[in-house]
Amino acid sequence: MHRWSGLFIPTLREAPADAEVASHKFLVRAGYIRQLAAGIYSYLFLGNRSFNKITAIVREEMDRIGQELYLPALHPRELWEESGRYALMGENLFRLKDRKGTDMCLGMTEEEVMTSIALKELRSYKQLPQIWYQIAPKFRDEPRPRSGLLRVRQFMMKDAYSFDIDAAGLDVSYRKHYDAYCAIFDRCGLKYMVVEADSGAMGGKESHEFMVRTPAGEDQIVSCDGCNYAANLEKATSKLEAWGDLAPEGDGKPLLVHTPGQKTIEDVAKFLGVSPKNKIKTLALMAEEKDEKSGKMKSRGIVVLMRGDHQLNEAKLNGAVATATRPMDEAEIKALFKSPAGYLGPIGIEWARDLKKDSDKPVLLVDKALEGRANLIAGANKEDYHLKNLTPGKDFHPTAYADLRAVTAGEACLNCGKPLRIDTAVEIGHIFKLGYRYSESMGLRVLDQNGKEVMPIMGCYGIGIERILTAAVEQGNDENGFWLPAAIAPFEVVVAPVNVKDEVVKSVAEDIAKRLEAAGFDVVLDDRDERPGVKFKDADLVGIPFRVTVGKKVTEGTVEVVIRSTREVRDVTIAAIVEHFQQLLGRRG
RNA sequence: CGGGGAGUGGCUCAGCCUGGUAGAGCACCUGGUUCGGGACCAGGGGGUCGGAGGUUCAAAUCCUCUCUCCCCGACCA
Repeated sequence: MHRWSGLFIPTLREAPADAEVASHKFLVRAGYIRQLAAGIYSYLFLGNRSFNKITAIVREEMDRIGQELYLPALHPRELWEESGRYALMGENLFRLKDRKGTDMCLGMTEEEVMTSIALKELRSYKQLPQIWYQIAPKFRDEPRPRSGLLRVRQFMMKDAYSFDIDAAGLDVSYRKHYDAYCAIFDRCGLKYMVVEADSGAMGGKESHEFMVRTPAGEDQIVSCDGCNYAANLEKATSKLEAWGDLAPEGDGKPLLVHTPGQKTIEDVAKFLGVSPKNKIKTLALMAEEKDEKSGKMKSRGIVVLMRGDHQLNEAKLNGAVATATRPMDEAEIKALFKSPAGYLGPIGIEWARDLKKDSDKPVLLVDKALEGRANLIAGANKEDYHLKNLTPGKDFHPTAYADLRAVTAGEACLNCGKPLRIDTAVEIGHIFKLGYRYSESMGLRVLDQNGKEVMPIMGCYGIGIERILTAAVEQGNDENGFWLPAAIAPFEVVVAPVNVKDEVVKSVAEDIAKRLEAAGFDVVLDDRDERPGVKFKDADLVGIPFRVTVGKKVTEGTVEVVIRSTREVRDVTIAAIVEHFQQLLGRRG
């Protein structure tokens, strides 16, 4: 039996000064974790115990659909060169040299290793499908680790990879993971939601994220209370309300208007007596991209037009141009537009006709909300002047139209028209149809029924183990501490004798703890010679969902059972304590 | 990488501006009194003040450099 007096549970009265979010404060105070360096944490007794319960659940559910492997974290550089990611990953990849000077790195994900095994071993369609997973540490040199366990540089991940003969097979593997993840998070007692996720630059591939709503999260999710629509903000769309175009003025050709000192959208709209919805917002950006032929880095202007009241969604933009962008500096703006910021517009510049072709010319991306609009107002590329009567496609020719608009809360759902909400959330799992990316780059092939070489299609699937714990703490805490769902708590029940010097109290507590343990409950007996207040405070702090208080009422044959989450207290007879918990936890001994 | 903040016993912090050789609360150890929501009394242990260099008779305090950590941003399979 676990006796608190002999355990290492270093609880703190005060949270460390550098902790901001609830889960960070409480996990440190409760003695679950200690920090070693930025984004690197040690798990102490309680933390590890909870951790083990989570991994056991993950393992059990994953074993239903796949096979567990264990792969090295230390990788040779060559492996990552093969997939092309050694350069791509940049500084997020931990790099080191061995004693011979050979370049190595620490795995931040294991597509390469898994694929290398597959390509060496898989020969025939008869060996497919395969689902391989592991629960193993991952290393990422994050630019900014933060929020305790929420974003760290070393963490435990359940990562799984599927190999199928065709897209229909991948659909099945994907679905299996979707269902397994739901089972895992259900069992962990999390209130989560599944959202459509950004499928990245390639597009067309399915991806879902499993999210837990919490203000501590780093992701924004858009969801609809009216239907089941839910998506990451990076991916979300909404229905636009119709907005009337202005009537053409004069002969309908672009018309120069004097707008002295009017630089912002709001100022110009007010000055001209129109709505920002009839205005074009011009965003000047630069993309640093690699020239296909010379291999040198070169920058290219990316100009984005949005409706005046809309905001750019950077993830969508990055997807559209398949590269990262940054705002143009003053000199770059001057060079392209020949005008100071505040009066920028699309007229008078030769735009690339195609994203791939004309790579020497700047790109003009126009948000879909402007497609089909007419007689808009934009900057004239001349200080103190704007242009009226601008119609996309007629007065200027976009390189491409794209959905670039950030959804804002309250906009109508595309499916059902009800207003959308936006919440912050933490991502606890992500499933992704990889397609042929690694099969292709690393040369994975098997023979099909006709003896012909085909590329297997892959999927990858990840769960952040510590994020399950973090999300659970964020989901259930108050000023005194937190409570975990019984399935992932370090102990299910703490038995707290109010005074261990009272022999009757002490022996009843011992007896109850023993009987609960014998019935299969995970119990810790707080046998410390401490005042009751200390024991109650600690019990409330450390995440154990149930407490049995053994005190004065033993003389009447009862003890108290306290439910941490609701603070509900109930007198239970000593004799019936095991049955009581069997009912509470829905379990038969 | 840009901006901001912080490093002083295990934890939370004061002292720094105005240099004079380190303090409080909690935690810990011993003894006693207590015992249903972080007790009280008495005694005690523990700190090269993140590091290096400089100024000075004298540096936690002033100056320079550096390391680390936190927050915002950029970034983020």
